[in-house]
Amino acid sequence: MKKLTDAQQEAILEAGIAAFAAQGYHEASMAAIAREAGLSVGVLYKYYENKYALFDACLRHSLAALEALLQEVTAREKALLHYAREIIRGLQRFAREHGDHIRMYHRLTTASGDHAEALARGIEGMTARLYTDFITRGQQAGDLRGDMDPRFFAFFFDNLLMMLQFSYCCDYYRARRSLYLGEAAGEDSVVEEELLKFLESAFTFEQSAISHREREKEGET
Amino acid sequence: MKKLTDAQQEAILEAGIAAFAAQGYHEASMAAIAREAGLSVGVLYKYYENKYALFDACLRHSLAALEALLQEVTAREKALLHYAREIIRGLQRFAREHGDHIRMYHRLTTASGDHAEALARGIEGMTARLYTDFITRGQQAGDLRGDMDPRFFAFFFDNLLMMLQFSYCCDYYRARRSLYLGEAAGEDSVVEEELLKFLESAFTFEQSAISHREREKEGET
Amino acid sequence: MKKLTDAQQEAILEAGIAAFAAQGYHEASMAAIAREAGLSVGVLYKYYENKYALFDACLRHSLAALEALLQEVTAREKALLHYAREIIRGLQRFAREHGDHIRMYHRLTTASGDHAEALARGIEGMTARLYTDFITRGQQAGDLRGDMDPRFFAFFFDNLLMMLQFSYCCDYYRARRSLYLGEAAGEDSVVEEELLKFLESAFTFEQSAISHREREKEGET
Amino acid sequence: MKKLTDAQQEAILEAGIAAFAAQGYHEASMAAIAREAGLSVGVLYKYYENKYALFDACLRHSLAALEALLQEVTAREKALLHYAREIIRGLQRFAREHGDHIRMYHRLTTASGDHAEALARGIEGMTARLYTDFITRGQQAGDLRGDMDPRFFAFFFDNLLMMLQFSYCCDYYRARRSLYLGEAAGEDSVVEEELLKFLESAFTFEQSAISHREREKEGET
DNA sequence: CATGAATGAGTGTTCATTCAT
DNA sequence: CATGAATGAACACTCATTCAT
Repeated sequence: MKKLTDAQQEAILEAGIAAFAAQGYHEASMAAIAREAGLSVGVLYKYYENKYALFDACLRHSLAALEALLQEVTAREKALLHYAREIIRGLQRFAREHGDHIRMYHRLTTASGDHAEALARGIEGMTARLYTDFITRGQQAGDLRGDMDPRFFAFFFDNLLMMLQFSYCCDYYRARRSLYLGEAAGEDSVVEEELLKFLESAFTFEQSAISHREREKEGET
Repeated sequence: MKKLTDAQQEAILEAGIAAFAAQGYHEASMAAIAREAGLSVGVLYKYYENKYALFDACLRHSLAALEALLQEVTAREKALLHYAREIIRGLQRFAREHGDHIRMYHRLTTASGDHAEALARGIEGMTARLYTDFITRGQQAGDLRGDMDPRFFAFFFDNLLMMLQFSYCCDYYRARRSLYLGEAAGEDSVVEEELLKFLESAFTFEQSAISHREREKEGET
Repeated sequence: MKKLTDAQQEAILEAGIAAFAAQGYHEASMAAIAREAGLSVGVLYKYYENKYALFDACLRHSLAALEALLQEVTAREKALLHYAREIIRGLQRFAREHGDHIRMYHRLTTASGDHAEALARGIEGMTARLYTDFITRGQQAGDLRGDMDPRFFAFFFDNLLMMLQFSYCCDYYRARRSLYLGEAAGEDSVVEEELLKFLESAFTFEQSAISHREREKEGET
Repeated sequence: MKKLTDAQQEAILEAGIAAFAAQGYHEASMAAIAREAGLSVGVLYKYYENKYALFDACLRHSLAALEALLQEVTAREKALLHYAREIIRGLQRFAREHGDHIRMYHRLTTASGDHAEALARGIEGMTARLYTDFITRGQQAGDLRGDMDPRFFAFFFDNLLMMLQFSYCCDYYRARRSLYLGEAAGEDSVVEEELLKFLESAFTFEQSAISHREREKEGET
């Protein structure tokens, strides 16, 4: 018997991603993953030391595609709205095509300890830098309001995007979204439009005298 | 052997919440929960028919406190910024005091199927109505921009608040937050300030002529 | 609170007999017996050291009635057929009225070791002596064939009677009886008649002139 | 770790039969069965879905041998006494060699509900037909008395044989037998002889005019 | 003295991991 | 080198027994 073909290796990873996404780490069964991949359990242990090593490999496998998408958009777009729109669309497409991957990322957010930090760094380090830099440049160019901390706004931006993706792929978030949006929840373009509206004004707000004064009063509370 | 005191019953629920939060439903062990609560396994089954019934009770127990908090703020505050500020502060405090509860909610977001829908409805139905109504009233009073769908903005608002809470309690989100915010991540008041800045402009933006035109061009793409 | 009344003590024993009969020793639950008797578990342990002691008491309680019945018939009847008929009728009635008791005896037959021997001695010692003596007397009087060992015939006699009782009370034996007898299984008097026929003269009865003629008539039916 | 050999599979079944026979279904432990068979618990669940499936397999396994024995004798012997003698001997041998099987059958007789009926049908359906047909043929050939219902006599015949087997294998019945038979209990050939005597012509072998007359009087009671 | 809640050992069952083929 | 059967630790859950009230 020969070495596993690339297709078979891919099959293991996709079967793993699907299983980890659907059942979670503990409840996913090595036997089921092997069966789904059309292989035996033994071979999983030939390629991966244990269940966790397979999980890790599934994650890395998945991240590659996502990084490519984001890097590409970042390199291409310069204006915030165009950028945001492209990111939103890209993630919407990714979520539709690779729901299992998003669901697996979501499972990862339940990690804890040092492990969680390593995962976060691996998965979000890139986007954190990407978004923060993008916003900083926008501020320097005078396109974005200057009174905001770019790191915070990058954070809020990513928060909204993560929730968006989850709301496409994870049953809980999907239900939550329907709860908020009703039948409007189904239309990608409407979501895109409203989110852009929300982001645009958040990012480019010109403080009016009135709200400024109000805010100062607030601070005293 | 006397009947369980209220404190012991509370201990079971808190031990359960801690366990479900830390290990997730399946990996949490009834024996460990009993041990943590300083009781025997048997007593868990006297009070709860099975593991799921205990889980359910933990969730309901937790939701009560959270609902009280949100209802109270909603009844008290009328102006968006005051409201948002109080909600943020309330959730920050809740998260600091009841991290396990937030972590448990977070675990729940991995539910799937009909179960997920029921959970979402139970947990978020209230906030969805609360926030949407609040925003609608703000629009009618002319305090908030009228060109937004209140449901979407309530959704984005809650998205930001959920992520905020997770970023206080869940290791992964905490790490992710540090990644974005650096040392600024630690200061509750800074987070509050920046988030309010983000929200205020998002909610009350007066479209500039330029960005308006740009948006129309975007729409054609 | 006062001592248990006689009625309550009886209730415990009858509840125990019903439970042990229906579920067997291990599967019968002390809690269920207590509930059935309208008492608490604790009181069971006040009166009986442990589950087995209760079981033992149930058995002794039950045996008393059965012994009375058999002793009475033995004292009353002298002729084998009259005797057998009365025993059969008595046991049929006992089985109808105290099914639980018969079922409990039946459970006892699964005992093993020294325990089994003690039980058998306690339950069947009396009948063994009764039947053997009766048959011996019958032989001495010349009413019964002399070429048989009275002990064996008493044994076979009791075997048939035990099976008869089980076939009234135990589901398995009841089903088995229907399997053999079809709708005829239901009629007590038919069973009585056929069993007496069998006992009086088994398979190869030496036909008297009369019975021979009877047989020919039978054959035509 | 190779596949279980036939010997190991047999070992599981025999260990199961021994355990179910000795402790009963509920009290028998899967772990103990596995240990007795020299295997792990897991393998039991590879071969049998659950405890009941193993029990069922044990029963079927056991029934096969018994059926073979009875069918063979039935095909071979034509005269009742030869037939009965061979059946008795066959069952004596079977009981000596496979005591656990007999003990397991005996446990089955404690089943209740629909389950009991299914079991009885499965275990005794064959013998019921075998014996009834045999007796019917004997009657038609004029070898057996015609005034008896073949179903009843088959039933009584089987009752005696069941009790015989139990008296070889089940402690309770063994003790009971000693109680009746004393030291004569040990001799298979004596038992065989006496049982045949009983069967061939029971209590009142030579029907006296008196007993005949008595019976007629009895009928009036 | 009766109560019934608490205890915790023991059971059936699952599944990651190993290893003979 | 792939296979998949065997392993056995771990878990949810039950119930005889105890003991504070």
